Amino acid sequence: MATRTALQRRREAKIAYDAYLAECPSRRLLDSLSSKWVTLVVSALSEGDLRYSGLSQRLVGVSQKMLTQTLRTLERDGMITRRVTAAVPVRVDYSLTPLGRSLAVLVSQFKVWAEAHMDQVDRAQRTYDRRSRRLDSQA
Amino acid sequence: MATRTALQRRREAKIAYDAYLAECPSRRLLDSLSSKWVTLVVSALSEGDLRYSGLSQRLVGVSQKMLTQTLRTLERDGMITRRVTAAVPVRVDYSLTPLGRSLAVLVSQFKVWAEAHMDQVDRAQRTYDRRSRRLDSQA
DNA sequence: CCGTATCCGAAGTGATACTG
DNA sequence: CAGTATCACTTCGGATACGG
Repeated sequence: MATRTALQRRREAKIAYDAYLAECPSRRLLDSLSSKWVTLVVSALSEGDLRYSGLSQRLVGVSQKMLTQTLRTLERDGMITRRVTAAVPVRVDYSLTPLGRSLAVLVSQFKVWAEAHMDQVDRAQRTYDRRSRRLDSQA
Repeated sequence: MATRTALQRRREAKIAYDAYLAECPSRRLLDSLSSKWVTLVVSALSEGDLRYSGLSQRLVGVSQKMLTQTLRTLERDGMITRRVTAAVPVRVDYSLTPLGRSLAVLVSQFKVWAEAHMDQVDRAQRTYDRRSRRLDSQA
């Protein structure tokens, strides 16, 4: 049964890969950070603490669900702290931990790089798309 | 029709948000980079040019589909160049452009940061999970 | 060797309704 | 105010088969 063994081999490769992933620090962290809103939350908080409502105003377009999910993950990873003030109505403040602030440095570096190179990327994309269309019309 | 107008308002908000995204350089770039394999390809190529087969060996666990997709996106963004050598069988070499190399610097910075702080994140997660379990058992 | 095309299950995302 | 729970929808990613 060649089919079975081929499948089997891939399964094993995948398991080995997952184990490798679990042990690779940068990949695990990268996976957390690659989530759409993480960097936005971090850079929003790097300018000062914010309440839940403040964050949802600042991050235009975020849904309640994703904001909460992002905040929980960041809290679990030790990037932010969540402080509840018992009152009516309740008040919750979020702020960066030292770890979160050191991440914020990276994020802001990335922003600087992105803004500096965006035009190059734009040009590259236009060139690429023009060539693709030309090749298409030949076919 | 209150339902209709509420929905309408959200639609408009989403459109406005999308427009905002399209104009925000760092977000657009971040979205490309957050893809699972981009950073791995970049850091693999930063150590030297590679052929398609070389990349697929180095990036354990990547499927043909995702590797090709990632390479096309990176090529379109001007991060890598694709050089085809007509022969039998065909040979394709990938290498970083100057733009890609400047990105590779960021990626490697990130790797350094991740490896340096991974243990902190681990501890934070364990603490968080312990507390969550305690609160669960109270309920 | 280096892909493209297609199908399908899994995961991500958002809208909505409800709670302390 | 600051969430939780649920469901529908979309997108992603892998497996497979085929082409230059």
